[in-house]
Amino acid sequence: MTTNASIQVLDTPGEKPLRKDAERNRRLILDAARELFAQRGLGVTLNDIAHHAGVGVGTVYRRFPDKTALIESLFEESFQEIADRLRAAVADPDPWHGLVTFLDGQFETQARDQGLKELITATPDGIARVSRLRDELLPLSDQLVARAKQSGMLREDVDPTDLAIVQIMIGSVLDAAREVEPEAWRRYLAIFLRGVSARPEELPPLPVGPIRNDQIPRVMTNHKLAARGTETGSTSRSG
Amino acid sequence: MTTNASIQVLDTPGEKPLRKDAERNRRLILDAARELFAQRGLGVTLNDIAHHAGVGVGTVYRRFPDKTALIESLFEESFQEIADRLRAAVADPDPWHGLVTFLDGQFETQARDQGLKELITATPDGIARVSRLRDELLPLSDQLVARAKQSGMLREDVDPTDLAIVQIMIGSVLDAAREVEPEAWRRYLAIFLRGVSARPEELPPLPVGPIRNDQIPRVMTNHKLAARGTETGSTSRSG
DNA sequence: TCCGAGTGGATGCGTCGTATCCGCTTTATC
DNA sequence: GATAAAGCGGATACGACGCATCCACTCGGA
Repeated sequence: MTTNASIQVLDTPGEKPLRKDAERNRRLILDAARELFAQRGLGVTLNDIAHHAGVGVGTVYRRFPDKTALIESLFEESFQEIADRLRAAVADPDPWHGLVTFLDGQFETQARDQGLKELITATPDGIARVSRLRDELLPLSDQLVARAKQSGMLREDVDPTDLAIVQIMIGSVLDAAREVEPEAWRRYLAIFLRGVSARPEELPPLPVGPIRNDQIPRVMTNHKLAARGTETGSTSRSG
Repeated sequence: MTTNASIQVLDTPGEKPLRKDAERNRRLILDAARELFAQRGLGVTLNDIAHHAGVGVGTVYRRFPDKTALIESLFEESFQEIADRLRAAVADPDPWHGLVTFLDGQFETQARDQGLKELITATPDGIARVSRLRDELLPLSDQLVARAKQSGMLREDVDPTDLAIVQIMIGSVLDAAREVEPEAWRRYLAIFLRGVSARPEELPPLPVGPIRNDQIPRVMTNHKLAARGTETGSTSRSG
């Protein structure tokens, strides 16, 4: 049967043959969304995305019922990457190295993709898939931690949930320092690793220097951007 | 010039004798504001505050030109506390103990007062006084760090700015875990301290256990609350 | 050529927070 | 107790912002 047989549209289960221009626009939208989510986080509006894709808002809504749908279809892949990275870490012959590599990769990804970072550390509203996946990964991180302890490099008092919390901690640094010193998170991850290592003296020196004194105000101000309801300003009425 | 030149602190203006009921209301507003800011952060609206104080919004605006003014007049005192705590830490005969005590007190305060936490870690818009005070404190934290290094308990690669960043990191944990495990921050502060200590083996064990596995989702969801623009939901129009 | 799938973006709707306005109440004073 | 001014309250305007729709149109494909 040589039916249409075209390459099935990425996500869609081969139901509807999309018109040529429609398919092209769908791609444009997906690309624009990926880029904007990565750059500015999940807060971007569908209007932003439409405009950036060079299409009208209506076109976006025609394809995706709402932002959630768009997000879900976009990040499926990214989550697979994370799962893969975690599996690789568990399989690493050197458990400590596996752990460190996992965290490193994790934050490199989060540094690159703001939207993904938000999905990982913030579990926006309804996105069920995210929490489901997290549940799926928990047993793996249990293993990762257990193996690292066994190797004697990780302290006994460390818990797998600490790996979740460290994502919040380092994630916040990442956000705050993003524009000033995008690599700063490495320093604080290293400090954390020292703090959980049973043999900190064997660890390499801190990979990056401290944030410069005069940049602290900017870091703090940027941090604000991630805080909600902190606005103190006025709306400036007429006149 | 020797014009009156009184102290002009917002709280005690030697200018206008406020009418009895007005003065009482001013107090009510200040009290309500203090409480709400502490509980829910700087995001509370002046309407909230007015209502909570049992007065009308108009009354609030009559006394305070805008939210910023209210905030500034409220937190003056809190900032003095912080400065005092830092000075005490620098004066501590045991520099490491001083450092630890300072951080501990710092986060205990932040745990208690959400609004203050936001002021410290987020520098909202215009509040000049905040950044001015931070500049004032920086030299002190330089000393704090220098002395701790000298004592041999703090690693040489630690920088005073790391004390600012740790506030962001621990602050984010504090926020995320506030409702689930309000003391969790102590654990992560302890890990951080191990990471910067030259003799981690001399430190006490982690003060609190890990966050329970099944609470992680809630922690993550709460963390969301502090994130801006993460909303994915709909506005649900008429049906 | 023709027609329906596809388009775009102006627009309606909802929400939220700030700040004002003005008829009414309370206080201070005589 | 009378009276003016200070003070009050809260409904409401105003602006912003984001979501989602609607509909006159364009364009792809048979």
